[in-house]
Amino acid sequence: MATDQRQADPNRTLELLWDVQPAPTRGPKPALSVRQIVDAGIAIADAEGVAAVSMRRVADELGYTTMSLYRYVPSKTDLLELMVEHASEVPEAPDGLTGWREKLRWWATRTVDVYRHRRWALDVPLNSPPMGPNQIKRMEQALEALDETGLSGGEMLGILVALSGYVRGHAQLASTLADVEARTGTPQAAWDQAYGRMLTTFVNPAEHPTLARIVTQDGFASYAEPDDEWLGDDFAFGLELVLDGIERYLERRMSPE
Amino acid sequence: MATDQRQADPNRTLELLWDVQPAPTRGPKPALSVRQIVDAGIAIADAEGVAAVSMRRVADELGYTTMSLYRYVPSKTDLLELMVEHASEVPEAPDGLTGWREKLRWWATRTVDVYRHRRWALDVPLNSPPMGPNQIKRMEQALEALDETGLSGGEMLGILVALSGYVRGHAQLASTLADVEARTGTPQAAWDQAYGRMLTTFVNPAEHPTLARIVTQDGFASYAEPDDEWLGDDFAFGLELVLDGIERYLERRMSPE
DNA sequence: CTAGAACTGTGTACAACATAAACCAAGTGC
DNA sequence: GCACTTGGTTTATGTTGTACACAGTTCTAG
Repeated sequence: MATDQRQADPNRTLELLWDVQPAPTRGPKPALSVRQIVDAGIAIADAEGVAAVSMRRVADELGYTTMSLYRYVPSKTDLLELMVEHASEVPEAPDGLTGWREKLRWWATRTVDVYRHRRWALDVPLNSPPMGPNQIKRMEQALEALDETGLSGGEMLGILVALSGYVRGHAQLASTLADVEARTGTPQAAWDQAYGRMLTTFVNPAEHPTLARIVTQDGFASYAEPDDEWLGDDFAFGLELVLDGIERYLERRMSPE
Repeated sequence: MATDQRQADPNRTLELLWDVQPAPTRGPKPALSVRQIVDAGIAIADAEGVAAVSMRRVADELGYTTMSLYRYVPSKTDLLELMVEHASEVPEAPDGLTGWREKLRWWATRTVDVYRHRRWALDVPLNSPPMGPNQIKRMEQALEALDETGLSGGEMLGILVALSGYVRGHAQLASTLADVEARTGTPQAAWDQAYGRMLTTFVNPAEHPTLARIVTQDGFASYAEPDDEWLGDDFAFGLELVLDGIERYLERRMSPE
């Protein structure tokens, strides 16, 4: 990647994310647009992962030279950020949801759905705080869900960070387990076999009593061979844990001292 | 990075992680060792982040040629995985801990401590399931903490994944917020200013009522300018939420129908 | 004891990468 | 129409991971 990026310009990045370009009047008409470039990048990432997205590749896809992209986007880092922003469109919350818990469940599930459909989004290195319209809208939705609880802004943000953390972290772990083959170029079967051999070879009851017991009881099977649901049930399981935790916090907080 | 890695060899990676080399008898004595190489890589990452770790750089640090490293390590991907494994040493659990909750709290805090001291570990792309001795030992510790609850192996694993997800996700968000400057090369102040301007410009009460209210109430301050504690309090807050969730799950699970 | 096999470190080479700089043509405002 | 701004291209630079061939070293089989 050569030098990557010497310096970032937050203001320029924000302009791009929120699509408020100064709209130049002078020079020749632009043949491309930021949107086209971002969409091309997304298409490549959807098909072949984010590693396949290079400036050259995007430009080729559009039929222009590599350097032409730099007239629209300051750096590859910004392009990736724009891709994530555009890829994670936020659906409007349906009307039927009642109560913070139902709303947050919906929110978390929608959020993890983005990662499910655009797994590459998790591979884009996170360099700056969430700044794009969709990211902000997503925050707003979660906060709206919590609004009815009467908590302070700080408390609501704390809960949001905790929940986001869970969602992102779980998605990342799940994605890693599910996509070993795509990530390493080595067949899933080879990984499974190696992993199994590792477990039986190194996980002896002396040093790892609990793990060893679980392994022999075969409770590990569903993790060693993740199903097509991308650990969907597992995500829901953990989500309810977190929601339960929030509920208990509310009970304690609201109950008379 | 040219081609990065065409194919990974899980078995070779496992051999390296668990340090079970076939120990060759024939050729010249090796002047280097895997351990030295990994340590050199860790030193660089500690000082300048994982982006500064290149094969050339590591070799230079050791006084050898780039290609000599490939006699010890099959690829840079493996080197990074070894670095993470070695960097995340697992302390023995202290004796004083009583009850699963206290143990899990200790566990989660120790785990996030690793990320706190080696922030680069979060930047290493996660390509394979946890396989190294330290990763496994960490799993074992968490499972041991849960052992007393009498849950099934599957349930314990579900809880482990949820908790790990929270820990990793939160650490990643916190690290992003705390290290913008190091990551982008742009001063923290410039980011704060840009972010603040974004909030006031685009977050209008019409579209983002809740967020707008919180921003004007200044509940955002602590997030816009993360303190030295690396959102420590915030991590603890979310952790208790998750632990509460687990507790409630246990109560429900164990109570007579 | 000697021939070859196994192994180490090095040098060279290559393809891919992000991006800087100079350039010309296209369009606008004065 | 002239200066200035802008868009797309060309060319060039420095870095990256790693394939490959080679020369020297150490052990082992005969």
